[in-house]
Amino acid sequence: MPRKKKVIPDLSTEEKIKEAARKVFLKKGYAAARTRDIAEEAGINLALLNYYFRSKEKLFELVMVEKMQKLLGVIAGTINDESTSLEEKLQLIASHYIDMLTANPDLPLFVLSELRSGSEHLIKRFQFGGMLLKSSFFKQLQEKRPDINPLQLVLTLLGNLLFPFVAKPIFQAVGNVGQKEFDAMMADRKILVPKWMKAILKSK
Amino acid sequence: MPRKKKVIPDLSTEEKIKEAARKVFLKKGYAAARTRDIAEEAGINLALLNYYFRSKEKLFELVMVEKMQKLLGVIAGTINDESTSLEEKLQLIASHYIDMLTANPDLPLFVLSELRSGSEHLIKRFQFGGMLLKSSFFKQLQEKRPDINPLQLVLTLLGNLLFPFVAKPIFQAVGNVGQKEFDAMMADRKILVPKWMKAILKSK
DNA sequence: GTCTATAACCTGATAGAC
DNA sequence: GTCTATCAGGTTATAGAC
Repeated sequence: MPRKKKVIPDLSTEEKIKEAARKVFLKKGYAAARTRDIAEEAGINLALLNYYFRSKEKLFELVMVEKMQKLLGVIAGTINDESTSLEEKLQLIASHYIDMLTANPDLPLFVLSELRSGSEHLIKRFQFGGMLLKSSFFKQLQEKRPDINPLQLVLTLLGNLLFPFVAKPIFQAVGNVGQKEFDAMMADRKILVPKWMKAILKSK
Repeated sequence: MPRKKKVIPDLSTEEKIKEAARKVFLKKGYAAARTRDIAEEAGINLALLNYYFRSKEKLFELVMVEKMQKLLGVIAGTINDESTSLEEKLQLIASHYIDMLTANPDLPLFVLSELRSGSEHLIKRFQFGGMLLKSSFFKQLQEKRPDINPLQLVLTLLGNLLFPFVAKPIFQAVGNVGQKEFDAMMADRKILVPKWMKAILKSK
């Protein structure tokens, strides 16, 4: 039985370029990123990038769609589980988001700022247009607090989870918070955010 | 007594360019904005832009600093007022932020995404490095809930207020929310957010 | 101050050798 | 598949006339 040729396998050229594109696009955004940066980061030549992917834009859309799925997938996988209670869902969403964002801290700002200008058409690929509104999560929110617009609660929940990462640079400066302290605070939020959401749901 | 020459006075050329720069930079961001766009928007020639402002970057920094002040000024003006209670501060911050952001919906995403890449040095100009931490607001939070890191509460408060505007495009798509409905929801949040913050502060 | 014309540079993409 | 060399087009910035 032949084992893998390399324990740490070299990535294919195509994958090396994609990986470099992820890094450069996420750091600089589409407009500021140069294909030359990506080629250099991948350790290959500029011409090769256009050989594998037709253009800068094609390569970008690949990365963008992937990152949108990553960002929206966290919630999509949880809100329709009929077997979990509202409180369990809150805990799961918080925990999954914080874990994913701690590993990918600049993901939300990337997706949101690219959606602002130029990539609006990509929103349409994600047919959440009802997927959230008809979810089990939504129904449970409405049942618990029929007096509150569930979208307001969703905004608050996601704001609590995503905003610290969106505002990370300014928050670290203003609050005098180092990297380690930031990560510790985010870990605490896995408990804090669901607890606070429950407090909101109980408030008269 | 001579009255003003024009009831609606023409802006000076310099101010016309600045106004155009605000519009174009906020919509597209620094990298994607072209000086030609700004000149055209201002109704003047490209050369004139460089005559008044030395370069694209100088013009950008002018706009960027102005917008950072606008974004941070809302909270700065409130948190050190010794004459208001914690609950009053929460109401004031919420109300002022929602009003300002409803009038300038793409301000926070602009500032935050430009700070991510390339404008980090501008953070230093704002010596909030203690301004928040030593504020009356902070002390009141600590007094009320000594068991909670006040920074966590600030993150939650600002996330509640700013995040809806940061995520506006995707939220409107996913939630099937039109412009009018969005504005109405934000108006509601002037009441909801302080109420929910109070619920959090009371939770055991 | 304001314009036209152009310089100087940069960027995405391709041609063509290997 | 991968490289070097280069093209074509766009961008910021400036020179110089008015």
